[in-house]
Amino acid sequence: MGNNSKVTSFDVAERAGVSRTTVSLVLNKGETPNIPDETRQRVFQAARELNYVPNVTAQRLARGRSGTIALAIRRPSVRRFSDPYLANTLSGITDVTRTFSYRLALEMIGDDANAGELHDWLRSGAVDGIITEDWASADDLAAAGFSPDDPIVIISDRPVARFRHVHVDLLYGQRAIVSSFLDRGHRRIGCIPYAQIDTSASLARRWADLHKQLDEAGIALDPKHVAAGDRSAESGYEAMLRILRNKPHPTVVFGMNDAMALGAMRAITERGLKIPQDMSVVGFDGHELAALSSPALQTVRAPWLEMGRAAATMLMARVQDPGAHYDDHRLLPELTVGASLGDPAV
Amino acid sequence: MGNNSKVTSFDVAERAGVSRTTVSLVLNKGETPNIPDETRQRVFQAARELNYVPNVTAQRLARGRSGTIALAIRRPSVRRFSDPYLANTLSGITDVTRTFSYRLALEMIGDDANAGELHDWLRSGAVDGIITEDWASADDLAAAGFSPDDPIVIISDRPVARFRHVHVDLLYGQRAIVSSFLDRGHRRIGCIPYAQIDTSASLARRWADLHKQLDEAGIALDPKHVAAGDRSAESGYEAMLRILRNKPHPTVVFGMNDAMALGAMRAITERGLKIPQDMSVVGFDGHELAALSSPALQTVRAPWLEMGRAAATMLMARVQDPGAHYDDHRLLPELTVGASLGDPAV
DNA sequence: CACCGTTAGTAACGCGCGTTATTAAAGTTC
DNA sequence: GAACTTTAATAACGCGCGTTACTAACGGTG
Repeated sequence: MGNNSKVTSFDVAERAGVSRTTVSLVLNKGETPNIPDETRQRVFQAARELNYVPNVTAQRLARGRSGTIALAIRRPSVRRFSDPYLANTLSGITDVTRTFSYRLALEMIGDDANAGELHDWLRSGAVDGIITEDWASADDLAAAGFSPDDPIVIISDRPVARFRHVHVDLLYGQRAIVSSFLDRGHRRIGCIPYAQIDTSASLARRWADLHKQLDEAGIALDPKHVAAGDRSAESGYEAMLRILRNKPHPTVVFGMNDAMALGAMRAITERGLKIPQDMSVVGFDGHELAALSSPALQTVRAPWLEMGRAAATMLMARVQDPGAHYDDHRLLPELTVGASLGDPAV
Repeated sequence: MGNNSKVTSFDVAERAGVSRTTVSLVLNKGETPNIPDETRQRVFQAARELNYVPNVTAQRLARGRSGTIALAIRRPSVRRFSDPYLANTLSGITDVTRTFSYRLALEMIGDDANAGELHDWLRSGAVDGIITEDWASADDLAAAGFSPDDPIVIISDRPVARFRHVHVDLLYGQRAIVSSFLDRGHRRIGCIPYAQIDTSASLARRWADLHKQLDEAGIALDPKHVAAGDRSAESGYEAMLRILRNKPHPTVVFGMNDAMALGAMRAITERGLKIPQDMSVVGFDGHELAALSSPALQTVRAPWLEMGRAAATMLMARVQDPGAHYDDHRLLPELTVGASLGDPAV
């Protein structure tokens, strides 16, 4: 159905009885002074009749822009899509690209990916700009050839020197939730961190800062109260079972993401313990379903949607104006109160 | 840092002391017979020294292919990313595109989008193929100019005549979970469907089939036992509260997605009712956290990851060979047993 | 030497479009 | 009616690369 054999601007020109130049001018410039309305209409009509669709690749080559930005996801495995981070970040980004009529390309890179790949990708002209995440340091980017003026925006959990970035202060959020149980007098702290395998700079910093905060409170983490998970609820469940093997039990358990915390809750409940009377649980992430647990999980919600929006907005500003100024953009996670945290059991 | 001023294949040719043609041949063809190894090495070295990165837009234009496929997401709002559908489908697709060194473009189109947009997009050469979802009928696509031979694959909940597609038989899954409580003798059925606003062909069919199945069992749905939600857990909670206002209560509640079912569980528990002794709950979706509720939610898990893989594989086959044959690809959802379903209360 | 196959390489065209510099005709001014 | 401006439109170039058709030199064969 339909004549699909490529219709080019040349065909439109021929049918309208003008040159290809005129077609291009009419279709791209609004109200060019030296083309009378009668001619314009002829071109429009010819284009309509032929069902003309410009070849975007040719447009991109001629214009020198791709009209596309990319999100480079830096995760060890492809199967990491379920957490609220990506879902909301993506939503935020597409919100913005749509208003600019830009397209979004999704690129999965390993967490061991070299920043050089990104740099080459940008230089290849495939994309006009890149949003990326979780680089241990801006030095990696600089070493790969990135200049602070390049169209790249980093989503991070802390300020990134010299480069455009948007950061959410996860340590602030973690301190908030840790304080929430320290302030209630909890001293025997259980913890379900990510397994070492899953080493990201961000997680390492959270882990280090947790120890620092506990130190400041004069508390040492008992190794028997720590068992790692792999991000999944299932792993949280199993980690909690390991922790429960030793007595005395911790009075509170901190799951470093919500899924693991929820898994832990299940393990605790199954053992016949009551939350929060016998043991408290807190999480970290802001999963949609965290509020639905019984009791509701106390956690910290990171503003990923806003992060995505902010990153995309910043990037688009740079893409459209190479000299665009930018300010540090910092967002704060928010404590979500839930009944899963109570006073320490005796 | 580095010399960023565009390095073209011409520059490489000049440095290697050969023609641009030779550079192109060396870089693209493996082992061209008429280029001696010495020359090849000279070209490679020159490219390396100049840090040459080909302009992919020019390559695309010359090759007549974009090296990109698209996922066109057909959802009313951008904020629909949280359900397991998209997360897993995306994972499955990227698994495949990576093995083909293809890129993935993400396109959000409204659920009111015209298929013509997709067709134009394909004709524009921006993408070599499209994966899309949930079209009421293949007629819409045909009317927009799509031919069954075009590189488009539809993800659907039922067979799509004449077009390449991958479908998961959701009705099969729904019948399975509905049977699971009918077989236990439940007769007063509560239901939390999607609000009418959210009309997709798929949901409409599920709703119709539910009635048909209940009819066959000689059961009529009491309107007082039906309250719609908007997909979110929160809305399921509120819908359940409305249902609980009337007596007699249903003996089982079917939440048409897991989030709403989990919300309903919370409402039921808060009212002091026990699940499943006083009331049973079942869901539909296969949310990662469904198994974590207390008791675990009985639900149906759709194989979205496999759907994404299958769709992408089928599309890539067509992209690489225009005459590629294809078979109907059908997957079945799987019943996940949970303790949230028990015998009907008296 | 004339003929021919082989080797090594390139000129030239095409992909489809954006844009600048230029032309040609028509209209205006003194 | 010569000089100048405005109007209407186009030829020609460039974007960077893939590919086909062609050339030129070389070595071998009878």
